Amino acid sequence: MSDQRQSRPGGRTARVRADVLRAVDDLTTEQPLAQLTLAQVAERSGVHLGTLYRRWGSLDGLLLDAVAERLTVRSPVRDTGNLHADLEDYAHHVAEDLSGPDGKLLLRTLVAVRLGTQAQLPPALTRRYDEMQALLDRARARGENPPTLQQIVDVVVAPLYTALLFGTTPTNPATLVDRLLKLHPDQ
Amino acid sequence: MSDQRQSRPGGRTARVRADVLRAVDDLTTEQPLAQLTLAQVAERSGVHLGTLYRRWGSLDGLLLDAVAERLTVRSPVRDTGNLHADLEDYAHHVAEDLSGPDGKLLLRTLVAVRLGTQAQLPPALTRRYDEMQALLDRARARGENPPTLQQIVDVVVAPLYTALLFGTTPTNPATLVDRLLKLHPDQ
DNA sequence: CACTTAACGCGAACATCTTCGCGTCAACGG
DNA sequence: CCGTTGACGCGAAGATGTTCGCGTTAAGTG
Repeated sequence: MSDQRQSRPGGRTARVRADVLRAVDDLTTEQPLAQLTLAQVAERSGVHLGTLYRRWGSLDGLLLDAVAERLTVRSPVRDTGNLHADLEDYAHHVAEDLSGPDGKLLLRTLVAVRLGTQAQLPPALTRRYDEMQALLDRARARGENPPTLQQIVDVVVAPLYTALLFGTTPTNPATLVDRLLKLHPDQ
Repeated sequence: MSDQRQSRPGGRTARVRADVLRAVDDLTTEQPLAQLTLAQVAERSGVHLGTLYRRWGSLDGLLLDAVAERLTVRSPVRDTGNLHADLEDYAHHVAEDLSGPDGKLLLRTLVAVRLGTQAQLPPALTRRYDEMQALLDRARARGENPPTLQQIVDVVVAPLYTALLFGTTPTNPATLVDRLLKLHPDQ
């Protein structure tokens, strides 16, 4: 008794999704995120409003898909063998992602998930942390003594998020990485 | 031509506000914050729905008032003259506030403000930072060399917020303060 | 103690959001 | 190439959310 249902992700379905996500991208750059509605997305994309509810359930659900799609396309974590350089590269990317329109989009969807409006985070959004963990594992395999993932999140990532949350100027990513290495000398 | 309008904050108006805020407190402890509605607040408090819209404009507006009221009542920043102890005390309070139901409430309202749904943050919510700044100023006046407010936010406060945002276990407040002092030796 | 009018209760009207059933089209498998 | 049926378009119905005008109450003032 296999309860596997058939699905048809190709052809028209894929085209509809692409149209919708493009419409979300356009609309979020044209106006404040707060006044975006599903009706707008329907009109702009040419996809029927009922379809949006059927596939994504809610505006937050759609935005979650959209932001996951965007961040997946972005640059993955690099591993040059130089931990300091890789961390700076990573911090720089996070700061960049959070500063643009994607920052508020990510903030909104993260809160929606935490508040229970939306289901679990899609794997695409936690992939960066997996990659970072792999980076640390490889450094350890080389005989280095890297910081833990939580230390990186605390010292480097967290200040970038709170700057976004409070609307203040974020501390320079390079400064944040320096702090981490000062707290955790890798010798 | 004075455009000062008369207002009547006393008596019935104050009683209505108290009833409404109490209803919000009750409801937020009984159910997920995501499914709270103004209609529920109206029914529970006995205040007419139209009045809620008139006074607070939206659910987020009401929640902003509620959370500001709550955090104002809470313990202010202490100044015992021992910077390390005062910082730990402060970090402990922040961690406590964020861990309870108030945490999600604060998160939601902060994001609402940042996304433009709500107006500026009420002074009550930024008061702690003013008090902390005053604490640092006094320490400096005593001849000490305290960290800056931004350093405190980055190293101590930010990790507590991201733990809430990501749903992870927050780092011990004492550990966070130790990090700050390690980065910024006060001698 | 009067008088003015801000603030509220009330309910209907209005707007927006969400769901649903049905017919059609085309993706996928054989 | 044919058959099955998942996904979509469509529009109406239903549910929620928001505003408005009017009458009533009581806070603040002289």
